[in-house]
Amino acid sequence: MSAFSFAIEARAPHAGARAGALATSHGVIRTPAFVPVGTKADVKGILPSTLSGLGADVVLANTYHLYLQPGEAVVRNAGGLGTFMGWQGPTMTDSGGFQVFSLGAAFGKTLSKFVKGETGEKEDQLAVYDESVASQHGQLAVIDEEGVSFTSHIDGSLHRFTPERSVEIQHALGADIFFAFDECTSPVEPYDYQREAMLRTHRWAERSLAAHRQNLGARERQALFGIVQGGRHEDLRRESARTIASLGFDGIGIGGSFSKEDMRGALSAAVEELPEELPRHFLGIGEPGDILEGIANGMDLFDCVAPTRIGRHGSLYTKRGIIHLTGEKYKDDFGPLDPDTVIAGTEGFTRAYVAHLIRAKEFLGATIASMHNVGFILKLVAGAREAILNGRFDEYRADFIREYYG
RNA sequence: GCGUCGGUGGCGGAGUGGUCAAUCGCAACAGGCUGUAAACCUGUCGGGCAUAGCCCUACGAAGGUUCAAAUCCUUCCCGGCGCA
Repeated sequence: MSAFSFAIEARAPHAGARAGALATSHGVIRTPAFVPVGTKADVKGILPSTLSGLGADVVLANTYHLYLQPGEAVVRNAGGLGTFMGWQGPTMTDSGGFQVFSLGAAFGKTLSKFVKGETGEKEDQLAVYDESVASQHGQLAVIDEEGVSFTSHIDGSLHRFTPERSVEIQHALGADIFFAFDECTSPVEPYDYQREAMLRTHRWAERSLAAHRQNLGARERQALFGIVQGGRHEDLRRESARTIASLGFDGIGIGGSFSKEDMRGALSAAVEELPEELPRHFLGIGEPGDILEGIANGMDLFDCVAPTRIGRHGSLYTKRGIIHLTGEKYKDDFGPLDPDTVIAGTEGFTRAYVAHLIRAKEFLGATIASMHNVGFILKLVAGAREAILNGRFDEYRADFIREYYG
């Protein structure tokens, strides 16, 4: 009998927001929850013990990266992802589906999870080609019905993922929750391709589920989430959500690459088709406003690289918006990182000090900034959970947005 | 003192008669980053303006040669090295 279960504890009165608890054999995840991303079995710059202190319940690693390095057998032999990385709580792994996108369609382009502006106007921007990077390799991933062939970004060697192989690797990694192998499409692909890719993702979802059900041991220990795709099209999102929800997954991931404007519609369309009782994970989200938007739409889990990445690069979340620490004005700013938010372990550090460390390329600068940002997002989400339980999520969200973006 | 090599934009360092306001790197400044090929990437970087262009001041200093000089010549100043 699996230790996995999800219980909803409270719902916001006039919104889809909900608070709950997701139980795994390694502990309970309080939802809504932010899941720090530890792609290569580490959240860059932050020790597991620190992460716990910041309030994280769960971390997420990546199948693609761990398969290439050090290889899933090493992680399995270590006793599974959590033991390997010294993290005692629940763990998740992503399937590698996003890499199909980032190493394939988006390879060598100035494009990532999000694009700006109207989708129809993005051709130029998406066509921007980063020669310095792209000249080193060709496109790294090619998709066919069976799976994806790709070359390693590390040594150029050729590899292949199928849904079955992704499941097999994720069984070896042994996370409490893992995702089905999907195809994350580029938002510039036309409707017909979005549909084609979505249907392929559905077929892959069934194959992933079948592969998972064959491994009784893994089935006991691990939960499998299916991923909804469909691009920015609401009809496809609905169809995808209905299909994925009908297959018998333990939870649902909402995937995709959006423009800001498209995210809301695609999300709400999908959510309307989802059953209440399954936990919902909004993959790769996000920025504070996007997370609150997701929570309002009934999302339970979020993961995002932004807090660590932007922190490492010198930016901090504050209650009053994002600040770029390497700016001239912070050289002599001996105030706290965010006067309105106390983050455990960073209390004594000033903006001037961390700005200096970032400029001087000291590791500690990246660590402190990452801690601050991860702590900030965890606090934001914990606050949202608290607000839902107290029946005042709408105010909480409105107050935050006003201060942050105002 | 003699000889020799050299003095270029905040720093390092290309350029050695016109295509040079001057390659490049660093620093600086600004921006970006949303299931991490990311301690990364992009832009600006002498001054001014009506900024895909024009004007001014510039390659140690002062003279000179030339239609034209960061680039050639002379003197001076400064630095490295060698010899006394």
